[in-house]
Amino acid sequence: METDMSFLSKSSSSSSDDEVGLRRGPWTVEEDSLLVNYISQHGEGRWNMLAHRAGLKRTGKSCRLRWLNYLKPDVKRGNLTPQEQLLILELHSKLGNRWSKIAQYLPGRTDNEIKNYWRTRVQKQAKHLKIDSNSAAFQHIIRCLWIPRLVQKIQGSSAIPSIQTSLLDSQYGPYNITEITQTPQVLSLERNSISSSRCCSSSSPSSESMSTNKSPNIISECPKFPPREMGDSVVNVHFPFDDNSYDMDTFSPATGNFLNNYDQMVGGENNLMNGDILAESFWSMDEF
DNA sequence: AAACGGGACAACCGCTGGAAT
DNA sequence: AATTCCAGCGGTTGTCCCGTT
Repeated sequence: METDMSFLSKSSSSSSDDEVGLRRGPWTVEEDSLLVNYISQHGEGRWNMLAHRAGLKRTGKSCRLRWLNYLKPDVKRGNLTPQEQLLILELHSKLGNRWSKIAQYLPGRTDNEIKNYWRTRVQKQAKHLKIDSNSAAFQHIIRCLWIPRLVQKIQGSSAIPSIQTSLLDSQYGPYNITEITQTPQVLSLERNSISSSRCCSSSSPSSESMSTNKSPNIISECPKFPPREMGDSVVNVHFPFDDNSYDMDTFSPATGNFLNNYDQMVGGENNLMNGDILAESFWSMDEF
């Protein structure tokens, strides 16, 4: 019979952790082994008690995190594939920063990993471009530059999972990912037509709308993509903006920056930028 | 070779909702 | 009904690694 119930106390602060001799910081191989062995025998859950009984001088919280994000057998390691990146961008446009929700659609990937990807890769691009990553402008860039680029990369790969195949069959544009809130891991793709009138409209998702699943599909909003020849299987390297709408006055070749307020540039149909230059600036920073 | 800086990722913290008592 | 505790979430910080100077 367990008499020492002190381990059941609520997660303590860092200072009190130290007081009771709880370890913090990186996990050692021995600790990992203790945790894995205990869970293999007794299962997971009741983390505070588990930590105590496994002989770990860690909080239950720490044990849970270590298990879920690192030690659990089905955790996938390694870089996110372009397919996974595409899915994250799409899902984030619909779900916002609900990382655990997004992670449900990427088997083997953790919310922490997705969150880190967003912060280190996606937000980095926003920072480089001096745009708020939650702004409609940046959403537009994701829609019209990043995602097409990912699709291009996927098209160039030999192994294409089913979802990607569907995207490719569609030449990217005519499909929406729908019903994502109901059926994690089973995404349905449905055909819908691209309406050019929706492009660059005020319906671009704002930071507020990003938190709902009612925001417009980011793919179908993108102007001039897929490639101008819809039937052509060759991906057009040009990025999405209408040649007739380029506004060189807004771009400074010397600095690589756009001179005016970016929101204004992409916010209205009369305020489009030079997409090729932006694309070059954008992708030169990319790790693809 | 050493110092420095930035990127990537692991881990922690604070908070919240819900279940259990 | 009130309290306590747990699990989970999202934001933030810490640490390691690697490239550059």
